[in-house]
Amino acid sequence: MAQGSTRPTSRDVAQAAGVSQAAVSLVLGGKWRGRVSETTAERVRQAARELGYRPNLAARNLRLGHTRTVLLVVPALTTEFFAGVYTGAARIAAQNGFGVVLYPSPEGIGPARNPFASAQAALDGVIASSMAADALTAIRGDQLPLVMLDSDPNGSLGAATVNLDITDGVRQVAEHLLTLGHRRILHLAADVASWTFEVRARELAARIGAVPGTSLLTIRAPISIEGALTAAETALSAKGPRPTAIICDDDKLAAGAYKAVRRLGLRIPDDISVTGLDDLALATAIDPELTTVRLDAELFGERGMQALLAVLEGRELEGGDIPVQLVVRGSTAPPSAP
Amino acid sequence: MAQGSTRPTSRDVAQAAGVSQAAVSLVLGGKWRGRVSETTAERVRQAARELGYRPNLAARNLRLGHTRTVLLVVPALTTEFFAGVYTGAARIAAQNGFGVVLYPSPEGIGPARNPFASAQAALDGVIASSMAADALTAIRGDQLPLVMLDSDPNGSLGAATVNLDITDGVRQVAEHLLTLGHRRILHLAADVASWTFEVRARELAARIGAVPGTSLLTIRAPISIEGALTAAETALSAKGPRPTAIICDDDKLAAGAYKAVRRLGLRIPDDISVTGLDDLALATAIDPELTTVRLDAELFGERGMQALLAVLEGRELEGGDIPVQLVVRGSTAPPSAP
DNA sequence: TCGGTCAAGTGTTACGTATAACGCCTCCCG
DNA sequence: CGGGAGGCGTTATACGTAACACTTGACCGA
Repeated sequence: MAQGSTRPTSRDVAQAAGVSQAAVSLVLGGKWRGRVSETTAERVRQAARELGYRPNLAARNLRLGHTRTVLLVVPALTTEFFAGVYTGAARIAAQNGFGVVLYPSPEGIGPARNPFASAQAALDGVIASSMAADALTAIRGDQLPLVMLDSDPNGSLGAATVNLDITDGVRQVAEHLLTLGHRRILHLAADVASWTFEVRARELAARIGAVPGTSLLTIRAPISIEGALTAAETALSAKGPRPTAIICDDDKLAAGAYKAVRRLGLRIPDDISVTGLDDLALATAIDPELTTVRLDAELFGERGMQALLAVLEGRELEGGDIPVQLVVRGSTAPPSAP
Repeated sequence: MAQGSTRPTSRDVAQAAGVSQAAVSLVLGGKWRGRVSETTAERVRQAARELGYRPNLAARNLRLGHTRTVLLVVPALTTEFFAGVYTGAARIAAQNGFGVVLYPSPEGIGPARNPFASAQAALDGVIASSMAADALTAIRGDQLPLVMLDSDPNGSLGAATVNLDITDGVRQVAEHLLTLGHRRILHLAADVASWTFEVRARELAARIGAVPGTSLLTIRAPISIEGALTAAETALSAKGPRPTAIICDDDKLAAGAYKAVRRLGLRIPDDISVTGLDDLALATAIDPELTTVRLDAELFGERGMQALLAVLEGRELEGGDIPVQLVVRGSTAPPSAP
């Protein structure tokens, strides 16, 4: 905790102030009304300040039986999306006297089997995003209060869930493209087994399939610019009528699609329309700016933390899905005449 | 810690295995060689498994006097750079049985005055990046072992520092552009008071200024695509001879510069060359791909954590600056004839 | 036979905090 | 003038763990 020379304890403060350790705890804990006089209280605070006293969290946690610390499990930090989720969660946490410890789940960090292996902190609860089922049961086995982000409400082993309304976002994208007149559509899907991506595919099939005369081709790519580039290039080079629009599972894939389109000597949106999903900074950095679905990552994190607080306090409060909004920019236009 | 029904303690395990609590601690702590027989040890492990025992970290921390948890203070998570730093630090930490708690320093998270206010975890040390001096003294006041990232080695109040060799990166950029023949250069600088940005400006002035017949104009912009766009657009629209190259303090600013150049009807690199610094995913997403300086964020985080471990163990080990590498892509070319 | 060594444990304590339970003094009211 | 009621504290205890000091019995060499 401290180094060499030990840190002052509440007992040291007590001695300096000429009171008992209990009085120090009372005063510094803010529960001294009617128990300790104001003058004594001030003397204690003064002594604490002079000694540079900071309470030993480990001791407090042990005594209290909780830590006011929660774990946030995210798949990766390679886009700013989960950084936003963290920020939102941490903000609400801080407002309620909680801290948030981050655990990026995939390979790269030690024995990734179980988040708790490398999260040293003692925890009061867990917010987990996009977990595989086995990792999920591992967490559940720990009996900690759990909130799942963007997960199947029915398949989450009874954990509380907080979801973005991805279904509605995908619906907006589909309607937008259909209204523009697109009929041959390529779905550039994330090659990740996760509920949130399954939802995209399902809704897309439903919406596009409902319109007579449409075709929907789905290809999968790892979530990276390079991966999307090669996948999209192959799909677009195939013989047969070329799709007039590409719907991407997220903005990063869309950036890859941009490069594929450009490499084939085509132009966006004149020859092909492209859409994304996330609305990262990337979406406005590329040219033309990307038509995409804005997800409010921070709000997502806030709602996740609020849900966990509700669980911790025994409340059963539950809001609906978080609304998302299509943002139309320059990457979509009516298809050129055939 | 746990919820309602209390979690099993080492004493429960002891009772189930028919041994003393001390024996459980010995066995599970891995220090039972020659103290407990193998058969008994196995019985203890079995009991622990059946009860689902996990040690109470708060109690352990209290007993041991340390937490094997460190705090990583970063300015923001809006780019993947500091995500990389975190990942690297967390990897080395995990390998040494440590955990890392993240604290994004600026506004947005509760009472941001002091990192410890919202980082609930009890800490063994701190790795801090780009701190203002006042926050730094606040941390130092806590007497915790401290490592500074990308900070003035002389101004860090005696804390250990780990730095990227930004000076060399900027030198490479300058040499590259000068060799291509550029003489009128615009420096799009980050509007942030931080040592790492001061270094950029200083080195640039030295390198460009050393060549006769060159001009260097510096303008400042907040680190965002929008901010860079307006700043660059203003600078490029000014009367007088237009710069033939823009050196940006980081990739995000470069993305803004791209938009400004394009908005003025100019082309990259034909009319104007642009360089960045960071080599984010963004650098290859934009068109043309950005000539920039690759910073190895994960290595940076690893070295930071290694330095902190050294401090914690009393070693005084210290490597040199971390090398960086210019990556030449399509955004730079010789200036067109005047 | 006997002191000594070693394996295989057990009993006890301390870490620093928060709080329940208790004590004392003074003041006020019947 | 007696006693109940605050006001102002203190004493004692427990949280779960790790580690130190100690005990017990078995074995062994001289």
